[in-house]
Amino acid sequence: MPELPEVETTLRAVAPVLIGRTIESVNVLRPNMVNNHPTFAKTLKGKTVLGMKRHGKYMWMELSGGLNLMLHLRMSGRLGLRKLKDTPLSRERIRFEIGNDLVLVFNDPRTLGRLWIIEGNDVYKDPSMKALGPDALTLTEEIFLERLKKKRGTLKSLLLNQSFIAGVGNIYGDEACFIAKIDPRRKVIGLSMIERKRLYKAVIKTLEQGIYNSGTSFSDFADLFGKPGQNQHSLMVYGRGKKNCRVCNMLLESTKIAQRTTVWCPGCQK
DNA sequence: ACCTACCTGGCC
DNA sequence: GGCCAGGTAGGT
Repeated sequence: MPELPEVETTLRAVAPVLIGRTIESVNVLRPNMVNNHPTFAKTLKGKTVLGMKRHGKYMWMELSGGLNLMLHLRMSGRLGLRKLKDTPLSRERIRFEIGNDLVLVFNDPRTLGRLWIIEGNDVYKDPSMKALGPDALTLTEEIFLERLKKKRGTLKSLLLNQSFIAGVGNIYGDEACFIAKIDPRRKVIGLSMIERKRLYKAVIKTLEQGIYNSGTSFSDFADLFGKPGQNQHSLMVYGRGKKNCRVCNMLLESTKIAQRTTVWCPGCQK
């Protein structure tokens, strides 16, 4: 589930809690979700969280000792804050004891989420970080247009490509195309300058709205304390295939693009 | 530009 | 039982 708005929502909630705290112990319940198990837990023990950052859908803790702990929620991961005495939730995969009886929990039904340690101060030397395009939220129109000029292929595929811009996924990609009034099946090369500028504004607007609504919650996403986001109520096309368009009432169409279900309105999007 | 694998769980 | 799901990586 988590795309940029959900990761940002998570980060805004968790950063103030974590910064300044020390990781007292780490319990890895799913070894395949971390790198270098079993030294992972040992390396983190006793490290203090100095800061937290995000780029696209990746977030990380800057730790004392010149380490960074990267977190990627992938499809169904989320963070939770629990008390030591609370009964563990059924899908807790990694637990961090952070003092004052508090436990930071990485909860992930599908276990596709990943946590890994990067040594040194530069997280961008990491292969997956190195491959990322600019963060979609802080992207200027000038840079967006410049990067778009060099690309070809199908619009929806490009929006999903994290090396183009980082942070857009299947939900916000479809929503951005709707807001821009552009058919997601279009070839990038055929987009007019007016459409390109509309697309830029639509991407930013869609992501900002997602953050404003504390993310989109279908089944898994929730904030630190289990409260779901509200953006699912504002979606125009995602998850609405064969339903009526909220603007023109035509039936929404859907197909697969880049192996992902894509929904659009044949009336509103040209 | 495809395809598959990684996993679990909900829904039909 | 089969299909679907917010993502990424690795292969051809």
